[in-house]
Amino acid sequence: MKDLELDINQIPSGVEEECVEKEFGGLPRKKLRLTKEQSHVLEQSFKQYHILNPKQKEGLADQLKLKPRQVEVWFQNRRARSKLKQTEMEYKNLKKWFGSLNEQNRKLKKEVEELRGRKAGPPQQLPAATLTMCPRCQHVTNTFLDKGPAARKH
DNA sequence: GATGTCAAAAAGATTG
DNA sequence: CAATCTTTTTGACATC
Repeated sequence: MKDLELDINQIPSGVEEECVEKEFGGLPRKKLRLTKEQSHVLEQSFKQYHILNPKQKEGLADQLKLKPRQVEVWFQNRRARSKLKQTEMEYKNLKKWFGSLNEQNRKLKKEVEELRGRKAGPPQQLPAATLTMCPRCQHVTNTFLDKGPAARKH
């Protein structure tokens, strides 16, 4: 039950490799698609440096049999798209954070109402919950129960 | 170099 | 199953 592991390249009739370099009249140039290998190498390089110096660019270019310009563009796109995804993630986290803060607020208001109701009744005291959450790591801290010497920071 | 946009190609979803 | 419509991915450029 494990067929189909994504056949590597070459779908119909070898439309891979260098389909560049051939600009006839300079008209119907089709859009090249990088091979698995090429994008893998580029991806690995991107892990190390998001920005290349001319030297590295040149190196990658002829290692991958691409024009330096193509490598340059690839990195530009990669940077932009990577940033976009990161921003989307941050948006989702902030949204989640807001949601939890909102709920905390709801609970606290409910508690206040409850306390107000007892004001004229039996004198009693409840520990008000004081919660804080780090927007980055989503760590929640209760300043009443968790304020021991282990006030670690994150 | 970042950002916005276009368009080709591939991947997915629909329908007959 | 495949022809077709829709969405996503991505190589390339133009602008700033």
